[in-house]
Amino acid sequence: MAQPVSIRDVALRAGVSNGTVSNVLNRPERVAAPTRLRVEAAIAELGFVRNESARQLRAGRSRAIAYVVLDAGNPFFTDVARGVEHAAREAGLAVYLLNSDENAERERENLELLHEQRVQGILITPIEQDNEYAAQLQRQGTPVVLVDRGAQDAAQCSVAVDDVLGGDLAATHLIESGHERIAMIGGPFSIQQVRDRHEGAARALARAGLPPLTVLETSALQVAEGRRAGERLVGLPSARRPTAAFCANDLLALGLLQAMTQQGLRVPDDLAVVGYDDIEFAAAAAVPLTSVRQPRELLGRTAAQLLLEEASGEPAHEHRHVQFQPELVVRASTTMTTLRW
Amino acid sequence: MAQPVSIRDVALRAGVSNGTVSNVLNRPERVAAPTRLRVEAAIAELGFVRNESARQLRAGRSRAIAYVVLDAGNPFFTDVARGVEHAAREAGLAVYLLNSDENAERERENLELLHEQRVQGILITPIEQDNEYAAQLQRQGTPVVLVDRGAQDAAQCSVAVDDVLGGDLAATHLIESGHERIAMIGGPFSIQQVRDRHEGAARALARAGLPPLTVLETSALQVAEGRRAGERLVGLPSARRPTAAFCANDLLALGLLQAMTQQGLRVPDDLAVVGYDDIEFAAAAAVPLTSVRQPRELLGRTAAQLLLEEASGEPAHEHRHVQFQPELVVRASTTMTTLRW
DNA sequence: TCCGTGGATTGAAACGTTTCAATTCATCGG
DNA sequence: CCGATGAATTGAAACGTTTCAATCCACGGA
Repeated sequence: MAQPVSIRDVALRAGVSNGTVSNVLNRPERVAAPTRLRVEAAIAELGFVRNESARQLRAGRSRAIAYVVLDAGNPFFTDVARGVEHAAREAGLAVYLLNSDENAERERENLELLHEQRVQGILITPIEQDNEYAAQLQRQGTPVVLVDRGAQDAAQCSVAVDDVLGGDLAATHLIESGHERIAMIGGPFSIQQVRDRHEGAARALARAGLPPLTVLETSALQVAEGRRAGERLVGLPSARRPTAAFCANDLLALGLLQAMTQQGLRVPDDLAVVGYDDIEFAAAAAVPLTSVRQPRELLGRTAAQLLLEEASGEPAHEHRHVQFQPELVVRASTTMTTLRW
Repeated sequence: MAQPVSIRDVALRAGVSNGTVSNVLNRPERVAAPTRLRVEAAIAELGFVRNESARQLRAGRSRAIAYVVLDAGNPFFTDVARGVEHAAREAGLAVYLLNSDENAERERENLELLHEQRVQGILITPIEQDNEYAAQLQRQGTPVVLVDRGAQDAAQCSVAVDDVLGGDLAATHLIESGHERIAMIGGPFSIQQVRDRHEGAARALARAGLPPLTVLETSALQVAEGRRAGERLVGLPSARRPTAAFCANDLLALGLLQAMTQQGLRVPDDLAVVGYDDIEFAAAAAVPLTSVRQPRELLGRTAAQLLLEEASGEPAHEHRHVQFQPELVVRASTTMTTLRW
């Protein structure tokens, strides 16, 4: 195996000093052309590759930001990540993608890892309302931006979509379609998005003078949990069974859809379904899914920009809270077409 | 903001030397209990967090491996990644997840980044058949394991699923269902999986004495491309139009499904569809999708184990090529049920 | 009392880079 | 011909950790 090649080796080979090689690498314009060529040749011949750890150590911080995601299996987050990467690439920074898997302990481990890595900043969609460790990182000088989550205190930037409004939109749509017994499927309620979306839906029902939501709490926001909730729903006596369900995300809605089909119930005739996120697969679902769309890439891009702005160290940085508006996308899962009658 | 805290600061505070603090961190059993407690207290009081760059620099390599993925938007890869993370966590290593986005240039950039980071090893699903840069990394001592891709030469380990067999299974199923004009949708053909799956399907057709596949080449393995292919397919004169389509992955198949629905064609009556990967959304699709299932997590876990084995530096390491068998999962997209007549 | 033993601790070197003050050297104006 | 100028280059320090040979010290055995 080739031995590790350092700047020193390159310098010797090119007959110059350490510093000159470094200058070729970082400020080539300061180096006379013939010297530069000689150094570049030596680099190529030896196959020299910078040691990033050494750079970081010297610089005091890494050339990367990180995005800590709630559930990498949810296409919503991969779309947000695309936006993040886009913004980071423009700034010449790498992005570490870490997955908390809806697990507080893993989230904590991820943050510790990033702290040790001295990343320039962290984007995170936290599990709990407030993440104490993240707040601590922020205080110690590592900027943290909350993604898809409104910050309560003003101590950190945040980029979010108005989830209360989203829940309201979804429920209002169902109410206007004539539904009166409406279920909310989602959980755990420790996740703020779940609470907000529930709050919005509950608000809409109250406004319409309807009975409160039937809440089916799930233990995760995933397809399998949606299926399970569907089975519970089917088990209810039909007189009390809701005629419509609002799911806290599309994964749950897709699982619910599967359960309905399996149990021989029809969507939307027996049960109307609204999802949340409008992931790519929602439109391709068994019954194309009505869903609440969020500007995913924009969310990621904006969050990264906010982070970079804060990380660039402007002393007068003001924490900002950007909020986008969600948008209802109506599809077959809530509209009984004459075709289906 | 808190000033950075180094081992030195902790040592001063605890009234011991640098080395002792390091020992508390790395071999606590060598340190007398009272001393250890004092050091631990100092660490807590100062909020000391190890600087990973310095550790890496000293150690000569990082405590991480990386998984360079073809398309992070494809749930197939997130599932594989789960397996990778699982194995890596057991070994106490972090996993960097990088996305090539089906783009050779980004793939290259990702590998360069990892080279500079001196990661312990790299898992990659490369775009082109052979990745010269990856081979070079391997020669320079950074182990590289190919994921979901059989290595041609014996210079690297690989973990793959028999894609030729998978293609064969899919096509055979269609043939046995009575189809004779069969299309293959997939691309670009620079991706080996696409070629292998095509080869398997072609083999099955030849064996049955049927006319060759109608190939609709796509520029990416994504939903939008599937839709586009569907539109092309519908445009064919119906006498020549295939009655079944085998898609190189589920994303394409889901897009195809959408296009069919939009154009008013029925699946499987007008067109039977087989996908590949059996991602979670395949079962929840408009028409539940027949697909070729791969053991995703197992793939990731095995690949990571192979990598760790090689990275642990056993001199007698033999490159291995593990191959798993795919499995056909039949669903509604290829079976005309009497219900649908 | 002295020596040997071994556990605990120390102190300095080394990892590879960047940075910056110091140095060299050629050139140009006077 | 001298001194000033400034571009090019040098050399050493510093970043924070780990490691390891060296040192210290207490204790038990002779």
